[in-house]
Amino acid sequence: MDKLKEIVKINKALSDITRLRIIALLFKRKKLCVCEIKEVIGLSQPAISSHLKILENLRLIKGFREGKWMNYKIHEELEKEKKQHIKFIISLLKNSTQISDDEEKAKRADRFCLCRTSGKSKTDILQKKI
Amino acid sequence: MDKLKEIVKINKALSDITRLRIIALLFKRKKLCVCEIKEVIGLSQPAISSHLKILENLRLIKGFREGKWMNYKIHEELEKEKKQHIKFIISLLKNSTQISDDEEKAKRADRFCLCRTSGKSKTDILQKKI
DNA sequence: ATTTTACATAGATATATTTCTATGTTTGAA
DNA sequence: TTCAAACATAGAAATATATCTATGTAAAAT
Repeated sequence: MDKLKEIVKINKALSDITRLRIIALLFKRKKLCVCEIKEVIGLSQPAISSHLKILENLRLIKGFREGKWMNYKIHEELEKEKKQHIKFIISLLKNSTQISDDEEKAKRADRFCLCRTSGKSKTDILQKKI
Repeated sequence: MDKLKEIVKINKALSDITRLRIIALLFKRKKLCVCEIKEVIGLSQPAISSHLKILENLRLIKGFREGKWMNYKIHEELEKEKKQHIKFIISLLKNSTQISDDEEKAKRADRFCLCRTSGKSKTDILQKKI
């Protein structure tokens, strides 16, 4: 495939607000499970899984299982150019309040807290601003 | 608007193959009119105009009239981050044969040659590989 | 062994995007 | 002043994208 089409694919992946939020989260937090990401972003679980798959197919992130949890992280063998690209985009997002808010939420999004309960009460807490 | 949404908009603009080809062309050639771009890209004139408008609305490029020709160029007062962004993407496109081919075509795409004739014969020449 | 949890997949729907043809507008030429 | 060239805009059609609900699957808890 021509380089041009490759770049278009990467740019497409990085031109969705949800996927950028996920990338930024994983860049900060090293590892998050689907339910944690779902709670921070506030979309349905299938929507999150769908975005994760798109990013994984492009080898930007990588999933790995830990018991019943599927974790995702920035791909550890990220190609040089892709790493540069992600770092560049992340650097542009420094002043985004949305991204900052997400990071705050992620600090309070713990899988043991989120998943072993009935689920609803804790969820609501995360969606509130502090 | 949050920084995140701004970046998403820029990434969206840069995630279409035609727009990337146009950006790359203007980066090399400094100034091209719509008919020249149309001949290099090989899409309809309205399609080219549409893409140019998208790029212009984001202040990535700027149009200016010269007689009957509308020229477009990379915006001369490009914001710092946008300039960095474009330069970065262009640097990734170094090895694209499509982009190289476009540049070759652009060298042979001259508005006086293209526009003052019946149009068809010269057009065909441009679409051929050398 | 059965149930529950965490996640993936399928299918449907709404929206966005990209292209085309047809037509309007502006400029220069005849 | 009339015509043609260069471009913009409008509208339609095809395709792509993002989301949801419903359901399947794999692992752990009971």
